[in-house]
Amino acid sequence: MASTIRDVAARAGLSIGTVSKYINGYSVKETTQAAIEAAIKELDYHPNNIAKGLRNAKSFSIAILLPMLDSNFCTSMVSSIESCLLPKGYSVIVCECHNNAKMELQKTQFLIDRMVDGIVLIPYSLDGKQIEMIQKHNIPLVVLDQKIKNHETDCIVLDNMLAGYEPVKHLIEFGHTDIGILTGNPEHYTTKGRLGGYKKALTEAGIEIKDEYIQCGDYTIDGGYDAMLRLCRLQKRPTAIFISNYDMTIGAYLAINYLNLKIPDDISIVGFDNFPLANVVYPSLTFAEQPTDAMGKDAGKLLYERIKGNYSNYPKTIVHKPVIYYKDSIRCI
Amino acid sequence: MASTIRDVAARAGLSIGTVSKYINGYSVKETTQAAIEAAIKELDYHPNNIAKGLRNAKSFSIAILLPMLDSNFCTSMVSSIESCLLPKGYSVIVCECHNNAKMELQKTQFLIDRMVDGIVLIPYSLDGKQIEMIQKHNIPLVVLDQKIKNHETDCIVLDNMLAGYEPVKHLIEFGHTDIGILTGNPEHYTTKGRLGGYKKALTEAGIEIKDEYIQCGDYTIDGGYDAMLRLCRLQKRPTAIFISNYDMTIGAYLAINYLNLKIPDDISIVGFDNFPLANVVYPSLTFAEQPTDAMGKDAGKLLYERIKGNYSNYPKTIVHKPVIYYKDSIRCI
DNA sequence: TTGTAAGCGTTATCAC
DNA sequence: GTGATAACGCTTACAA
Repeated sequence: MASTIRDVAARAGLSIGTVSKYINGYSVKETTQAAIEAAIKELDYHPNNIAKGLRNAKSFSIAILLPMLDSNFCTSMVSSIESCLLPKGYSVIVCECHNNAKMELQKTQFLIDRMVDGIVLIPYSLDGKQIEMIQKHNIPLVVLDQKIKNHETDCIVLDNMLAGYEPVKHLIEFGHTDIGILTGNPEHYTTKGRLGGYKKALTEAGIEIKDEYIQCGDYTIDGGYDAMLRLCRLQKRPTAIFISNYDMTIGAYLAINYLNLKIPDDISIVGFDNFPLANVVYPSLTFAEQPTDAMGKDAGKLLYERIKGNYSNYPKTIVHKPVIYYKDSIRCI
Repeated sequence: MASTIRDVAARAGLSIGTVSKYINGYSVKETTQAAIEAAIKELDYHPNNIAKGLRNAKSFSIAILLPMLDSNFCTSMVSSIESCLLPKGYSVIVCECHNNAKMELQKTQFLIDRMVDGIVLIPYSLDGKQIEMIQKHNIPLVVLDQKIKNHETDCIVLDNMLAGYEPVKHLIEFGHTDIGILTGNPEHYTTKGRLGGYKKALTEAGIEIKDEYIQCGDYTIDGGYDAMLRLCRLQKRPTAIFISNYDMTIGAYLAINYLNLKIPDDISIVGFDNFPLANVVYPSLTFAEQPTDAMGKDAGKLLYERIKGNYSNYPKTIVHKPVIYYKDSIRCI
């Protein structure tokens, strides 16, 4: 059995209260400090976090609730949030809803029951029910990646408009006018932004927007594959395609290989996110990068502030700029 | 403030003890059951897990301690373990040691202090100190991916010998005799197995084992890149290369692209693990797959058994067979 | 500066 | 079947 504060007090010849105070940073006489330190060392005492939690109505854990761990974006977030909050003494609970709105609500309840001190949410459902549940219980919340309509929260997002605008403008500068796009669910915040950027770039250049060039791939590998096939089988195939997330980029490559098309001779490609793919494929892929690490760290920091009760400038939205990497997957026309 | 069991008892006109018993599955009169149910519903009562934990010396959380979340192997494990244990009421804490042995020990202590009910360890350090700490505190432990010398634990591993043997044998059948291998740290359990399989296949075929054909890439992208360059710049370049983990496979592709070599004409490749890469590259990649999902699920199940106190057949080692997928990255000589 | 004691929300032991 | 009560390990008024 591990030793308790009671054992330490006994060993040091002091009361529990004194030991507790010392541990929590209140000042004590030098001699008592020495006695406590010695006792702690001898007994290898470590405070019991559960008891602490019960007393303080805190669990010293925070959760990341996300759609699926199979996306690099999500794992990257987990990693940077963990780096940020574990050093502050918080354990980080990972909770996947497996792209299932009902499960997202169940897991939200699970986390509430576990009394997590804060939640970082990468939303799956767009109706905001999960947010309402969390807010009803006054649990600090930071929403990542998306904004949910009619729900006021702190959030960390990408400048999606720019992430769509820059790459497409780049394609136009290279002489392309038949430019397709693979998008996510049109209801998604990120889709709206990225697609908006695409349209803005075309419009600015006086290029007509064609509906058949806009294909929804649902942000998944399979969806990207199908959407890419649809685009490539059009009567008039686009000469260039902007793929607006990472998983669809993978799917698109599968389709391209299946159709035996050559990049960039047959088709020019701009992808999304700087995960292993970009430099592994040949020729290397031009892509728009989200600063995932910075986004995750910001989420962790902001959540920590809220947990500490600092609600200045609530609700706060932090917008990160994408970075475009210019590689060899675009043909100059 | 959330309602407590005390509130439920008061509302139902019963004692706390009775309510507690009902909640914990003991039988009560039908009328009292109804009263309790009604009170629970009206008050939206959810048991306080922290108090429960304090009382039972349990935290209802388990941890996965792993080197780095940037590997698909690790995230895949997190995902399947979470799927397995969250439904049983356990939260899953993710803890990365960032490929740092000292941090691995610190985080082990962190988890012990958080009183996790069990740990799944994907070891980084090979000295087993982390295992000793965990075992000293009698925390149920399942080790994944590796076996650590002189440390008896439950563990889930791949049949690494077979994972090395089969692909190399396949290369030999295709007429290759100059076959290189990219390995991990030679001290690693997995390296020994996979390299052993490579050597066995060569030996059986009467092919000489050349030291310069065995290059350590440390299981990292950068290491794989460097090791691949070394192999390709040998006086006599191998005609085929077996790359014994996923990250090195990525690194190797970077090197191949850098050297502008064509697969399979210039060089034949067998990779490792069925993550997005295999079918995205062109031509598609022949690879050895670890059944990561099954391995993670087994780890979760076994840990759960141990937590429940079922120590029959301890220590147990579960060995999973690799599956080889034959694609287009091998030239027939 | 230090000690005392109540209480956080449960469960388990004992009476009734 | 049900109720009262001590205990889990800690923090925090309040008292000394």
